[in-house]
Amino acid sequence: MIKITFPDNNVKEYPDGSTGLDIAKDISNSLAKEVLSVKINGEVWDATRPIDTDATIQLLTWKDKEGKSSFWHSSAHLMAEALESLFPGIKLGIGPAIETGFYYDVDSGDKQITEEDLPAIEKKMKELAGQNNEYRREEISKKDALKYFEEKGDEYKLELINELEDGTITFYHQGGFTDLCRGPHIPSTKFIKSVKLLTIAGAYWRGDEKNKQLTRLYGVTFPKQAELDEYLDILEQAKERDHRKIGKELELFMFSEKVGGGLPLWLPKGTIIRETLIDFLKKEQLQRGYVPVVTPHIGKKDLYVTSGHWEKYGSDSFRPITTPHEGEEYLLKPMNCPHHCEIYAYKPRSYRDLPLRIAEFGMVYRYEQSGELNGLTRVRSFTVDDAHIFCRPDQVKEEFLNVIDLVLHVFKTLGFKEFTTQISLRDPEDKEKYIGSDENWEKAERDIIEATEETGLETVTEIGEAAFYGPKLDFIVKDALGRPWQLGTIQVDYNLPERFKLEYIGDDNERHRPVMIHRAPFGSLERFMAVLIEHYAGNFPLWLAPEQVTILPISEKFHDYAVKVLNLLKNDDIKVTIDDRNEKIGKKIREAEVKKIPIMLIVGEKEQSTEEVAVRLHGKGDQGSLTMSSFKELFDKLMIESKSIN
RNA sequence: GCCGGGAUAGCUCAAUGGUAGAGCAGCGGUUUCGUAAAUCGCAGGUUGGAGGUUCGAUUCCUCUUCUCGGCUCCA
Repeated sequence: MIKITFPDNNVKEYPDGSTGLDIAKDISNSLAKEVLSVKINGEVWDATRPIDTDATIQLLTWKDKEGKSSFWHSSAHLMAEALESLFPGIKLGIGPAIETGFYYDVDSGDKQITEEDLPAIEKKMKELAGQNNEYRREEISKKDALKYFEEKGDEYKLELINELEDGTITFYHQGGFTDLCRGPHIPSTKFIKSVKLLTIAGAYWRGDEKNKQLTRLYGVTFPKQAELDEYLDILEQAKERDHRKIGKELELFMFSEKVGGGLPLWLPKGTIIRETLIDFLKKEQLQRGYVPVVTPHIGKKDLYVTSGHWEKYGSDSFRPITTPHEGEEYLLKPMNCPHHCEIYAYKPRSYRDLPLRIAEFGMVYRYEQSGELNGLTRVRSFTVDDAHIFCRPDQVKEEFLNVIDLVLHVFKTLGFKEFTTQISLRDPEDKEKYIGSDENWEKAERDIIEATEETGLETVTEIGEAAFYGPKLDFIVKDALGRPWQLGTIQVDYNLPERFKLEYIGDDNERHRPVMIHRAPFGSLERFMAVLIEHYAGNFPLWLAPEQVTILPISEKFHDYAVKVLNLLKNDDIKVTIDDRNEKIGKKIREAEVKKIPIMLIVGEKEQSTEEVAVRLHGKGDQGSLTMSSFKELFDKLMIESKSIN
C-alpha cells in the first residue's frame, strides 16, 4: 500500500500502482470526470500513470494552470495527429502548450499549409477527439526511439532524441499517433470539445534564424463550446481596444508611407496627451531633484565609438550621415546617454555635486527590422523620458530606490495595476557578450537585488537578459492582446563612465569614477501611449483627455450663450470645444460620445434663462443642470478623481 | 531580415478578365430641433506603386512600398 497525502494534509492509503484517476474516483465520480492531470510530489503527471511510492497529490482540472497546460499540450498532439492524417509524410518539430492554447511547428515539405486548410484540420481534430482515444505513456530506450523516427524519416525528432539521455525518454500514443514527449497528458481526447485554429506563421526550427523555417500552427481548445465562444468574444473585444484602431478613430497619431514605416506622426489630440504626460513627469522630476537638459538629434560617429555603441550595434543601425565637404560622419542618436556623459564632463565635479540627475525627453532613432514594426509599440523613432543619474558608488542603492518610487508613482497615477517587474542579470557563462569588469557587474547586480528586496517588489529574475553594459530592472505591462511590452526601465552602468573617463573629486581630494544609472519611467513615450490607449480603451481620464469638455447648443439660437460658457471655461484652462454645427442635439451627443469626450454641456432655452449648463458625462448620461460655479467645482473634483492615485 | 495574409473614395466595406458601388464623413439646400445618427441633392477613385501576360487587368504573374499575424532581433 502507498500513503497519499492530500492538499488538506489528509492521508489515505491506496494499493501500489494506483493512478491519480483511481484516487479521484475514490473521492467522487464527478470529480474524476474533470481530472486532467495530477501533481505528484510537486511534479505534474498523467492522471493515468501508476504511483508506486508514498506521495503528495493534487488533482488538476481545467481550473488549474497546470491542468489547462496538459489539456493544451494534449491538443497539440491531437492537431499533429490530424495533420499526419491530412498531410501524409509531414514532419513534426515541437508542439508545446503556451499561455493560451498551443502550437505545433511542422515541416510540410512542398505542400504549403495555408489558412484555407485550417477549417479542414479543425474538423479532423474534432473527429479524432470524438473517438475518445486514450493518451498512453511509454518509456522507451534511446535506441528504439531513434529507430522509430529514422523509419518515419523525421530528422527534427531525431535531433531532439539525440540530445536526450537514455532511460529518460518517453513516447506518448493516442489513436494512431505517436510522439516523442515528456508529457504529461490528459486521460483521453474526449475532453477536447471545441477547437479553434487561430493563425499560421513561419517559425525557425529551434528559434534560430540560421535554421530552416517551419510552419507554426497556433490553436486553442476548450472542454466546452461556450468557453470557446467566450474566448473568441474576448479576442474580439481586445481588437476593439487596439491602440492602432483607437489612434485612428480618435485622431491621435498617424503613419505616412511617404515619411516612412515606424515613424509616427503625432496629431494634435495625441500630442496634447503626450504633452500632458510629459508635464506631469517633468513636475515630478523637478521635485525629485532632476535638472533638465537638451541635446541634439545627431552626434559624431566618434561619440559612439567612445561609448561602445558603434562597435556593438553600428552594423545594425541607420548608416552615418556625412557633411558635404569634410566628409565627417554623424549618427542619428540611438540613445541620449553619450551626450549626457559629455554634459557631465563639461566641468570638474565634486562629490558634493552628486548625485547629478540630468533629464531630457529625447527623441532617438533606431533601425528596427521591417517585420518587427508594430503600431506605436515598436517604432524607429521614439521619445525616451530619459535621465541619467551620476552618483557615487555608495549612492547607487538609494538612487535606485528613489527611481523605483518614481516609477511606481507614475504607474499608480495612471492606474496600471497589472505589471511585472523583471531583474535582468548577465549570463555568467557568456561573459564575452558584456563589457565591464566582473567586480563592477557583481556590485551592480547586488545593488539592484537589494533595492528591489527593500521595496518589497515582486520580481522575476532573468539570467542573460542584461543590457551589454549593465544589469537592469524593467517594468513590463501587457497590451490588449496580452503581448508583454517593456515600459519603465532602470539600468546600472559602470561602463560608460569608464569609457568617457568621467571623474569627480572625493572628500579625500582624490579622483574617483562616478556610477551612472539610466532610467526612464515611461520607457518610450510612444510605447507608453500605446499601452495607455489600450489600458483606457480610448476613454482617457479627465486630466489626460485632449478634449475635456464640449459645449452642445440645442440650436443656433443659443450659440451666443454657448460662446459665453466657452470663454468662461477657457479662462480656467479647461480644454473645451463647441459644436456649433446646425445638427440635432441627439446627433451632437452621439458624436461626442463616440469621440469619448468626458464632459458634455448642453445649453438651450432653459439653461440660457437660468445661466446654467446641463451636464452629461461620457458613458454615464445626463447629470442635470448646474450653475457655472457649481460646474467648475464639479470639474475640479473630477480632475482630482481622474488620477488613480487618489 | 524570414514565412504567410492584406492594400478598392477621407473612413468602414462590396463587386467583376470587358476600366467600380454602398453607408458614414465632405460640400450645397431645406429643417432650428432637449440627451447616442433629420432630410434632399452634389461631388468624390490612375482600384498602393512599377513592369509583364492579354484585344482588354482592379482581377492573372513578377518586382516594390506600406501594413497585419508570427519567427528572429531589440542599446
